[in-house]
Amino acid sequence: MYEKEMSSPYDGCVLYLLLGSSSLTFDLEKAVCSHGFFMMAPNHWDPATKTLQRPFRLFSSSSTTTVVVRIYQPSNDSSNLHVQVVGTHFISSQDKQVLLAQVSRMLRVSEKEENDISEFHEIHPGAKIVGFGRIFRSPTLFEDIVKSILLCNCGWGRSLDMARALCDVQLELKGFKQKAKRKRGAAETSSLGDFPTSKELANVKKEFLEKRCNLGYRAETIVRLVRSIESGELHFEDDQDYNTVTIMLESVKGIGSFTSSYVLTCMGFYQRIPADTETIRHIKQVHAREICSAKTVNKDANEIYKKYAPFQYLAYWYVSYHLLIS
DNA sequence: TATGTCGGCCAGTCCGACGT
DNA sequence: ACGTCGGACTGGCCGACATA
Repeated sequence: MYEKEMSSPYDGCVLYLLLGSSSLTFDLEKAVCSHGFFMMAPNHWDPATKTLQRPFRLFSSSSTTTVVVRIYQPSNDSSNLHVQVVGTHFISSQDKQVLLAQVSRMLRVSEKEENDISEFHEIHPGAKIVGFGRIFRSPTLFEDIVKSILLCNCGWGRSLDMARALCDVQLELKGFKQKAKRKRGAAETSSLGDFPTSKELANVKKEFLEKRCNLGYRAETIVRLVRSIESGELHFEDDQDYNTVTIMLESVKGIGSFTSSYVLTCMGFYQRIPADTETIRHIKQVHAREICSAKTVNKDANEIYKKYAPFQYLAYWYVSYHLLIS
């Protein structure tokens, strides 16, 4: 990864994320608006300026600092994504790396992702034509896991509310911290908190999350997950293998096959389609399998999309997503 | 406010394959 | 024949939402 810094007198420094081999195909709007997670707090997409804004963490200092970042793709620079750190004029090289790594993760800018997309496009020419294949995700795997839990047993609107409430809680928790010890040169805080880390949630009680964030039974699942991570019992990394992650996720009570499949797609393992009632509708309508039910949905989805292996979910989501936005 | 419905998780049960 | 294992199935649970 390569980045350089340029001072901008009013808006803070601008970092450049070199797109490299992705520059031919990368389209920020498509990369962001490819998955509902882009609507979830603390993400904010401005369709008028085609800019993604959200808080990011800089982990290099002893206590984490949050900065607000605007990501855009100027038409006169196809080689770089512009990453503007609002209100901050100096960022250490270590923090730059941390920040750009998170942006790369969200937008799937990496050699590995690029290779996967090319491979998928070879077996799915339709996706290649419309530039589909880069599925938006979070800056951290933990955020993806928690957001996947928030998708269960409720409508989309409620999932959005719960994510926003968690960000509000993060701001409250951070507020207490900053009153106690304010670091010199700390970046401006945003009015919206960042998505909480497992460390920040470590001492939060289930009852508090339940009531404050209206998480319902999901509060207990998230607390269990956080405790397991913070005690060192579970450890999640992007470079872990499929089986290890599946076993760890499903060992957490409250996380079943749907949620674990969802997390795995975030990690880039697309072979297992997270099957819910929407998938049943999809298979009935699109593939005219009227007998599809909760019992058969996994088998049906596997049969229909196995020709796209190991990118079954991408092929499935290509159809679902285009139905959704049409 | 009461009731019905929805949707994913979970624990118990069933059943077939396999080994002894 | 019997015990074990694992996958499939089932009913209940939880919590929210829509409707009367």
